[in-house]
Amino acid sequence: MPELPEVEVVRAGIDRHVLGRTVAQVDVHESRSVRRHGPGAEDFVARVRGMHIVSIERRGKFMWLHDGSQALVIHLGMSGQVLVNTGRTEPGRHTRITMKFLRPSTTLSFDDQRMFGGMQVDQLLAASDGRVVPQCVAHIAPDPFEATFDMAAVTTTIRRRRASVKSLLLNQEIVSGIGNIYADEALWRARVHWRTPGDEISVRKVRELLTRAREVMAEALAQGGTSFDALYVNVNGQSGYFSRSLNAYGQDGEPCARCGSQIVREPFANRSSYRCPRCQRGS
DNA sequence: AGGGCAACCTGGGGGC
DNA sequence: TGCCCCCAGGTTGCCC
Repeated sequence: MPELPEVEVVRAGIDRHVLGRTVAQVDVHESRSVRRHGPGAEDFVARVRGMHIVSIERRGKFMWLHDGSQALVIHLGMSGQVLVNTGRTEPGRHTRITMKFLRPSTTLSFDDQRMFGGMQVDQLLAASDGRVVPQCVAHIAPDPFEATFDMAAVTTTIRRRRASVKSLLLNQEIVSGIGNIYADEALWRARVHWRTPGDEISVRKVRELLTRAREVMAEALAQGGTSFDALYVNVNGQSGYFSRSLNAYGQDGEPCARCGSQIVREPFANRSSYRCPRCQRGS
């Protein structure tokens, strides 16, 4: 469940089940899922066991459980899930890490087919915007829902760059939380061609793009996120409903909801971009 | 400095 | 049936 709305659905689910509780047991079934934890899997387990969770926070697609002095950072990558009380007696095929809480008994299961995601324990420090975040998240820019999100500064940054506006929207060091789906949806709503260089877009249009990105992610969050299959689910294993509201992403061959032209799919950085060839011209 | 691209992974689907 | 190629909601690091 990888973009901001899907990660927020998971964050809220974890919050509901483990806020204020203490980790009783941790098991790492696949050490590659903690490869970003420098000191290794044993150290990871030793640090997480006994953690008392005082908050569960998020910036962009990163989330972390906070105990007042250190953070357990979770990134879902392309295929990560956090499931609460699966009822399984044995780890599932893609279960990489499990965490147990007692009285009442609660199990968090981290499942991740492709293993681009993972966990690490990290120290907390003040990021450039003043917010206290894990060290490994310090380079990630505020997302559009944060109080420190600076629309004017982000607009200036985008308009100084020569790269395609889509790669800039996906650059988590400029604005975080936006991925391939919501970049295409924001571009469709703002009627901008994904390949337009950042420095060729007006201030007004860049601001509209960022506003649309925030808007579409808020709508998706209200629908429980976007799920195309069982890979993207909330902590109870349920899918979100926003896929039925998509206007561009994955809609190649379908009529544009605005003008009726067929949405096209175009190669972009080893993946795909979708746009309306009529509404989103330019470049 | 900034932009492009391969690498990291597994598995599902389509074509032959 | 099987195999091979393509595709997938992300991030990082290396090369130019």
